[in-house]
Amino acid sequence: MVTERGLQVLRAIVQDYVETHEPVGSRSIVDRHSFGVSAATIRNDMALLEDEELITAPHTSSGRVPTDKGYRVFVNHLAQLRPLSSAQRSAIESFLGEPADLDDLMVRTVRVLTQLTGQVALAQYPSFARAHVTHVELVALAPNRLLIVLVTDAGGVSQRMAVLPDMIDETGLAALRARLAALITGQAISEASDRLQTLLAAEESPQDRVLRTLAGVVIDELSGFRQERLVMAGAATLARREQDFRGSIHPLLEAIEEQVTLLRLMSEMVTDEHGLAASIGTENAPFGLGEASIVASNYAAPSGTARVGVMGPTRMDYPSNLAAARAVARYLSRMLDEDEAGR
Amino acid sequence: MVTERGLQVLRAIVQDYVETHEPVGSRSIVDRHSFGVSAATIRNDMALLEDEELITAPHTSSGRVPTDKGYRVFVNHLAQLRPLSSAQRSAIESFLGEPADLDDLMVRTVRVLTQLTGQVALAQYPSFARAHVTHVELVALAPNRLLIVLVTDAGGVSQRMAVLPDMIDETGLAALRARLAALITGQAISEASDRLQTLLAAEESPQDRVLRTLAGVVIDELSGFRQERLVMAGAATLARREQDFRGSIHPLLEAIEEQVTLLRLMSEMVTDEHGLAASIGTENAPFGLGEASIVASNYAAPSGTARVGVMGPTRMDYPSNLAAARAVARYLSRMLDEDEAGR
DNA sequence: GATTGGCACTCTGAACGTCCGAGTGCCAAC
DNA sequence: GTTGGCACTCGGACGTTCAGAGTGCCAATC
Repeated sequence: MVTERGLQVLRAIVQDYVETHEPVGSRSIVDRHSFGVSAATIRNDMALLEDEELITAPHTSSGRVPTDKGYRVFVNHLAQLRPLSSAQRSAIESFLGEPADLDDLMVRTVRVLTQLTGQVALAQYPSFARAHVTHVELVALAPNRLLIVLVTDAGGVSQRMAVLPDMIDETGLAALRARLAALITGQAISEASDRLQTLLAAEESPQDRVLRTLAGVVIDELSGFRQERLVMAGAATLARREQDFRGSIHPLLEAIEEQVTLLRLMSEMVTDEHGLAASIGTENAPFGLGEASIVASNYAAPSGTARVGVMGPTRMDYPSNLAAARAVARYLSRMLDEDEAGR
Repeated sequence: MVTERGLQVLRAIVQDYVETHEPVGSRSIVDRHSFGVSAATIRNDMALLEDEELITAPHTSSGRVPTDKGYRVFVNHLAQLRPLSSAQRSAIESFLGEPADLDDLMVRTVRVLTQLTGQVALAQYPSFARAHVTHVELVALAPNRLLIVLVTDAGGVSQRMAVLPDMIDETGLAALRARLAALITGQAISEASDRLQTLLAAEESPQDRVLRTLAGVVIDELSGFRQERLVMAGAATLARREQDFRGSIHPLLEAIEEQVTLLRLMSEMVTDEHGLAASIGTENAPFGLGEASIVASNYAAPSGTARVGVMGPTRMDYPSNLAAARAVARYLSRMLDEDEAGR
């Protein structure tokens, strides 16, 4: 059975290993932390920790390194987030500044987070899944070309081009706009999409050709809203950490480029009661990221919660990264809330 | 003076070195290429090439490696682009398929290019600098919130939110729309921006407050069009090439994330008479990319030419990469032309 | 029973020497 | 101008040695 002091030893090992990047021995622990016991005693504790598979020795006689399980115990029971310095807080504040729009806000968010942590920063967009269509606008670019602009109450705007099968004049356009608006304005994304599907499935009448073409494009456009999106920054920081990833950062870069993997991973993380989550090392193996850890914090958007966090080596500074993610998430929530209130 | 055969030896060295990634010796040249002379003769030629600083020996007695200058001579005088295989051509064709819009087309372009070359692919957006504003649309989101949609004849669409100082009703909106449209529709981006600036500089009258607010936002939006943009793919391929970059791919990843550096670099490259360009190794040092090479090909967009290309290690397969960039550029030109014609 | 100092043992990594092969430069001969 | 021959150089692989760090275990101690 691991004792209370044993857990403190685990904490010391995690802290020192993250800091020095070298296996930590019993001697260096008594030197750096004031346990008030001898190295031999620490060795006994370490033997127990090893039995519990919380730490492991890379070689027969070298210091110990935390296992993924050890990091997990550390994060769940031992880590206490250190509040950010006031300099860091004001950095967040000034960085997030006065964003031009949602995209801008998200980009600034990941930039400040990568700056604070030195890791790759990730942020889910506020979910549009429960958003409602507030406006539909059709802009005639040519007699048979329309630009369809959709706006949602979650701050999302999307536009797409549609090539019509027939020419259309100004009055036809107005009629079309009115029909489309009547159909989907005020509807939830999913409901709007369903209604258009119904329209498409209905009996075809010749004069509906234009509307039907349009419906197809709008359905496609709506599906863009339903998709979760991710914004990232700091991929370049990975290059400095090559050796942390058993040689190759390829899976990480791949995931960053793919986006969809990371999106799923972030969605599936389980948060604690404070809205914080960590996914450690092999826990990410199903996603091909068995050597990486991700920590994230929920933030509140008007349309629901989403997450912001960082990805880095398993051997990362969890307390700092969690604290940074939480702080940025709070600012982000506040800004989205202000934005909502001002609408 | 380097002889004709000397140049052929340089070609052989570049080819073999790119293929094997190992310094090439006189012996292996006579083995792999049928020069019809002995290794000793090749050695003499190599000594001359070394005098000209076209090749260099990493160690006193190892094979030779091309210098950046050697690659330059190779690209300018010795490289003959191999046409793509029909499989590759059809890959481009099917990949580029039926793009939904300009963004989609650009993304597909870089994806196919990274697929063909295994390198990081880059593409400049068609320049909007000479584009004209074709449509302005104002969508009322709330009494004091407008969405401003701008469309250009180069396929670019942009939207932005404006918060007005006063409430505005439907008739006021129509008037505003008409005034704005009269001011900038049909104008070149730069001219439109100038006109709005003039408006802002003019004497303020109270009822113009809304228009002036709007003008500020539109100017900002127009400046987004004037900025060149870049789209990229294949950053993950860099991880496989770590050792090619003297240890760190950090500058490359940094540049990819920065975008602006690469944009300048691509803009400043000098193309040959076929619209092809290469920037090799130390030639990129001012941009912090002294160990990378970039090859690019012009493509024709309705609003002018822009470039598409790849970035990789100095030791890259120039003929293949140039051929791939050229092929993709041609398809891209064709698609943009068709799109234009159909408008 | 927990803790401690002592000690034998293990393993890594750096330093060093050796050796082989690849490749060169040079030269005399063709 | 080309060639074969030859001495020379250097890098990398390999094996050996050695010191240092750290462990596990044990008997002694609190």
